[in-house]
Amino acid sequence: MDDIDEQIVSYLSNHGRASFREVGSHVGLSAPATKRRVDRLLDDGVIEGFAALVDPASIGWNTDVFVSIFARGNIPPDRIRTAVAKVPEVIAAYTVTGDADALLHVRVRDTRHLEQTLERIRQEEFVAQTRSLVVLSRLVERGTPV
Amino acid sequence: MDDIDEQIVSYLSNHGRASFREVGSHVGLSAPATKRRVDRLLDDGVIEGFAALVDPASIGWNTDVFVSIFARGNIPPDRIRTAVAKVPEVIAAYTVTGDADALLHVRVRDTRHLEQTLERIRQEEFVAQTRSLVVLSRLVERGTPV
DNA sequence: AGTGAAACCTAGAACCG
DNA sequence: CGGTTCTAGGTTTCACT
Repeated sequence: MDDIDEQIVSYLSNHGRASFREVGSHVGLSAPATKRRVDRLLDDGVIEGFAALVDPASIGWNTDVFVSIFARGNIPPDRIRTAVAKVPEVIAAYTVTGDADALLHVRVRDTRHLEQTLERIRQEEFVAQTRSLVVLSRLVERGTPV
Repeated sequence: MDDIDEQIVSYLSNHGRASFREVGSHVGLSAPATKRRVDRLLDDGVIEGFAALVDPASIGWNTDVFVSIFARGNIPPDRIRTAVAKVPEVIAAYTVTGDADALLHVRVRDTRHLEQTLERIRQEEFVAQTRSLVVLSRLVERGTPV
């Protein structure tokens, strides 16, 4: 993981479909050399994959909610992970400091869909209480600054 | 935005570097037809771009924090947007219901870097108070379910 | 809207400094 | 590590349906 790797990662974070030649020209390497580095970065897990960035609203997913989870007793993080991984509407989940045990980022189509999703989350035995913060507007969303 | 478009978007969310031929074979279209649809989806803003998904920890960004912003008086969301857009460590920002006015997702290298970033955020005149929730572990992180 | 063909460019492997 | 070369395959435009 040297300086060139960082430049490659940075460039590919913003131009995920750029050709190796294009990436290489930005970091001063030939296309094959760039590809070898990208393959290694993928192998090492630095680059986890490639994705199209989709505007959720334009495909009908209009409601974002942050749900704080208050758990019964001491719950191992992996237990929470496996539980929320089964709910596709949970697009991110974290264990956090503070009064709550976990914070879920939930993305749903509408409030009816939110109700169903919250119901499903609350059915997990370890969930004692939930508190929802509805997102009014998404101001910024981007990747790690690198 | 028909059924095939949804399939294309769904496939590209998980295989951002797949060839048009490969995408087309999954949705029953030729490569040129697939490319035209993807170009249109980009034009229409449904697909905002393509990105490499980077594991932040492997490049030294080890600390995630959620920062609640309590604003002085009534602040228009755009004012908050322009303010936080200038801080690269803010990887996401939302206006939310509840007691806080905005919720920021901050990603930094370490706690020292966090201190600097919080200082910078607090310097905005409209920020009356902040409350930080430090992420202990990232359990799940993925895109819109589509 | 769609397909198929042609020109051009890229990917991926082999080989060499 | 890096570059160069080569072949297979992808991208993109065009004519046509």
